[in-house]
Amino acid sequence: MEQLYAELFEAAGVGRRVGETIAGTAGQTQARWQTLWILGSGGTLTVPQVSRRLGVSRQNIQRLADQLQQEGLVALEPNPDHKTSPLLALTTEGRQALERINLAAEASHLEILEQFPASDVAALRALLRRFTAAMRTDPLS
Amino acid sequence: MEQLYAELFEAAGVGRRVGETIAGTAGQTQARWQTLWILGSGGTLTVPQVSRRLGVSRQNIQRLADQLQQEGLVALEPNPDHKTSPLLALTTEGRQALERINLAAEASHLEILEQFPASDVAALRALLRRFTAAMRTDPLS
DNA sequence: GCTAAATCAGCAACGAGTTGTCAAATTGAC
DNA sequence: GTCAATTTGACAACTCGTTGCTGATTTAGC
Repeated sequence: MEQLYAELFEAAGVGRRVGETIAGTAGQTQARWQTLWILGSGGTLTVPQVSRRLGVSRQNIQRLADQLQQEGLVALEPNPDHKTSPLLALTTEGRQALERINLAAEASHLEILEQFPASDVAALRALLRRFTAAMRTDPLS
Repeated sequence: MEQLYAELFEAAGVGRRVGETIAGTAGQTQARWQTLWILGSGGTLTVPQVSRRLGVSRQNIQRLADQLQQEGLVALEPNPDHKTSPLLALTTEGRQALERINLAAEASHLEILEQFPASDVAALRALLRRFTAAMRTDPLS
């Protein structure tokens, strides 16, 4: 069981590094990529909305959004529903950066799928979901 | 594929929290537990040796070791092989703390195994190892 | 032995994420 | 409408982990 945890953390670590490298092809980081991704697929959202979708703290996304805005990848739009909580929207530049990252990600996925076929992906996903559910019912957690 | 990554990170996150909670039963953290565990099973080691076994940076372990020493869970022993790199050894108090954590961990493992049987653990481990290997051969990483 | 390369401790800086607090804005119950 | 509860932005402090650098120590080639 300990080995399962060790291998889980190792896989997550390697995966994080792969993501960091992919994002790096467009001069971005894993965390910025995730934010761009959410905005690209979910339209315009406020900072708290993004943080809830990503399951991280509001302040963390606030900081990332400030950086992305300074770099010109994200623009603030007035929010008709909230006077002081603007909507985040991808700029043209931001959309292009996301596009570049997505291309690199696609290449990486195809590479990995050559050695780890789609059927294994499905099996691994199913086991991960069940393991996560089992951990969640542990009263200790 | 994106979903596989999402589920992998989610599982690792939940696992980390479970470990944090287990370590918390003895007033420790996940990271401190890992260090205690290495020292408990590997005898006396230097800081760089621990960091290599855990796959983290030396400075990180240095800081943890300093804290554990201040709390009296770890003691520094002179290293016959190296004048300025002392060996870390568990104190009686440290061994007791590790024992308490291990008991809580064992209880958690049994709980989880009720819903996620040993055969699934083996299957998940095998898939994780193969997926990690596939990610590692990705030239992007 | 002696010298070059690797390893080590200590320090600083940084990254990414967390929690906590406070005042302003929004929402909802009545 | 009013007022309490929630949400939000801004700011600060903190954790845990990283990299980078420097000087001392050890190791290995010769």
